[in-house]
Amino acid sequence: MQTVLENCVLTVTGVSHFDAAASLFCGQAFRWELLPDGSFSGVVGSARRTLTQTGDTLTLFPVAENEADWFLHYFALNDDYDKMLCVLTRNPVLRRCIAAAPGIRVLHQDFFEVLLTFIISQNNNILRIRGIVSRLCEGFGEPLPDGGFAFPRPQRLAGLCAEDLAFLRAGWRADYLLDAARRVASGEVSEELLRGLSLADARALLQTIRGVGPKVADCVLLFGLDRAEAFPTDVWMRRAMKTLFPKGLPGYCARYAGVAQQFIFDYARRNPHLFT
DNA sequence: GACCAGGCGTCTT
DNA sequence: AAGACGCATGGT
Repeated sequence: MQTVLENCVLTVTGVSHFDAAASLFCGQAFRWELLPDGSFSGVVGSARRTLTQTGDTLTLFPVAENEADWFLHYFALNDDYDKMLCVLTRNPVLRRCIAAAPGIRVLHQDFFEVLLTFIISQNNNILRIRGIVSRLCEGFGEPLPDGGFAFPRPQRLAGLCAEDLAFLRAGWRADYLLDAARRVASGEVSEELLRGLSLADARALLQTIRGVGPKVADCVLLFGLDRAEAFPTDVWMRRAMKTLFPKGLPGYCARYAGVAQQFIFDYARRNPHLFT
């Protein structure tokens, strides 16, 4: 893999095990969209970026001088999927799941954004999640030069009340969003704190936030804190696990449990008839 | 209308 | 510890 940053265009060649559409739309991120020309547009950090994938080459624009490494990390391009997939495909069932949903990488997104978007995701569907997230950003995010909006900062949301969030049409989740914002704004819960804790302790701390249970906590750990060993379950996952792995995941998969989960989940979503 | 959507808090046993 | 239920909203 080779990377070049020139004229604010980051070009990465020799990329493998990465399918942009699969990774951006499989339900881990909610702010990317497909453009008519086949490229992808999404707000990451403080700017709207355009991602293009052609063959084994990715281009991303705009990228500042000091952002190149950061984006390799965001798209999980530094993670060794050769090795990870080698381990995971030792299991024949998991191998089938990976073959059915190739190219998914678990992105490394912003902690607070993941926390809020997955609170919104509870008992909800992806289309509506995207709508609520979009309104949240338009309502409280910093406007960007290109017309987009940054994801709101916790401090911006912490002082609001439920009525202020009514336009989101997020239902009962509005109260949960406010509690999450306040707890992060106050420093009671922080990325630094969570990174220093064991998986179990980090889970417990996250679950002290109202509206954060086992599922949301593990999603935050996996998608927002690089904890690949977190294993976020949900209705589809429980169904899929029961059918595919009645005795649980093989032990050697535990290290990449969260990554395995993405493949199993996508497999289950693509083959619903197998799990009804 | 009924039922569901990548749950969680609360109230029962 | 485990199960039932409601929660707000929008789509089939």
